Amino acid sequence: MVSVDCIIFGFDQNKLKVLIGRRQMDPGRGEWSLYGGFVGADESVNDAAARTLYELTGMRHVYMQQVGTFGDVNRDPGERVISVAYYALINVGDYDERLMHEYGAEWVDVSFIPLLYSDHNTMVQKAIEIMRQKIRTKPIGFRLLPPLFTLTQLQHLHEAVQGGEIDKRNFRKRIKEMGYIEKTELVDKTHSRRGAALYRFNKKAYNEDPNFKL
Amino acid sequence: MVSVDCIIFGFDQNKLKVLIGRRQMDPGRGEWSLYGGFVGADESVNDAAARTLYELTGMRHVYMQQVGTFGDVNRDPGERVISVAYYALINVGDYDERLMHEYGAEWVDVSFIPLLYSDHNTMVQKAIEIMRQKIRTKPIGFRLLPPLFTLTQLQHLHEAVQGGEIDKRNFRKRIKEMGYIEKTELVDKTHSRRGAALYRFNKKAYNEDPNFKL
DNA sequence: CCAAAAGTGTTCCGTCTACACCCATGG
DNA sequence: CCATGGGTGTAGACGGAACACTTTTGG
Repeated sequence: MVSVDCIIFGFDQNKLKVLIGRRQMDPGRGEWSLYGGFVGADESVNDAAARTLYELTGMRHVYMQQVGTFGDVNRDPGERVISVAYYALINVGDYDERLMHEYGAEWVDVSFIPLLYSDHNTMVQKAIEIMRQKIRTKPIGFRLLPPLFTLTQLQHLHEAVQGGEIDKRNFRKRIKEMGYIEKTELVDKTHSRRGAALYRFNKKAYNEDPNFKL
Repeated sequence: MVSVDCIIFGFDQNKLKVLIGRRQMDPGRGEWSLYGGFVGADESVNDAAARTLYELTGMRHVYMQQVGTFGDVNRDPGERVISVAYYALINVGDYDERLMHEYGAEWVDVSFIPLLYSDHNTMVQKAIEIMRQKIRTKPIGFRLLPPLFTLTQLQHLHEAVQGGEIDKRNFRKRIKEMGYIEKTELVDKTHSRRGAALYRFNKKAYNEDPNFKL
């Protein structure tokens, strides 16, 4: 038996969060748990992860990466299951609240993760580590933000992921060097009187000269 | 069905090499292939990888790390198999030549890897990438060398892994800053008339102050 | 007019890079 | 005595970190 488990990251209230829920089956019914599912006979493991995420969130074409495979004999209290963990990055704004309530899913701050079923805490820790490394050198953070975002939002995101404050001027200097983070004419006035310029990540431009460093 | 496949790295003739062999079963009999095996019902996936490596090389307690899980439905021409790839770092001097011949194993330069069975080329490429990243910041390179080694050997190892030359003086300067790479009184005279000091990696000292950067 | 967030450059320091010559020895 | 690989320091360039004030505008 092979399963997949999803560590779904979101960014909300300037905090990095993970989506967890109460386990709906025995053993471990009612415990906090990641969302997972079994790999079907006719789907790839990657597809199984994408499908599991889709069933929970209704979202497709989400950025997902393998975290690792967890294969201890007794990791699952029930039968023997080998599980492949994936992390996913989603924009919380795209996530249908209805579905969220239907499954009883909840966002929890990565700094305060409760005890989870089986070895799920290990999976989450490893996912955070891997994602934290990757976000420094690959433009994946944008997946956690709306298509248009302010530099302050982007900075808060990186602060939340890395833990620790970032100097605003140094941060913006680095952004400016990355031509594919494009300033738009639009202004966001929801967070300040003055308003902040909205930026956009230009994937095409990035691919022509893929350097990212924050 | 879950299997493991091993990307076994060795360092020989100043080249980074991988151990491959001719596949002994159908389908694909006779093709170049990584060494692998199935995961038993009563062993963890990690243990299965260690066992597979042991069966081939007779070596235990070898450094092994997961590379990733390969789960496409049709990746294996025979039945459906999900495979977890691991890389291993061994000192070629510890490897029993008899066993090597028994299995028909061969070391091939990572720059000239032939076409391998199934998706094994992908696995090897990914393993190289991951290992290359890791060796820059974690003291894993020593696993590819004898317990006592010269700085020239260590430098050639890093050159082989990273591809490209390294300045000798800068390299040695960095080594000096890492107190846990200890000079011994012993001298290796097999590679030069003058003789080169032999060094040793002190794991205990490293753990007390684990910084590594090359 | 003031609170609250947005926006903007320069200096300093530490790190990395480039670079060339003497040493010890066996044959 | 010479060929071969072992061993050593310095100066300049570059990149990262520290740091404070002005701008805009809704209420």
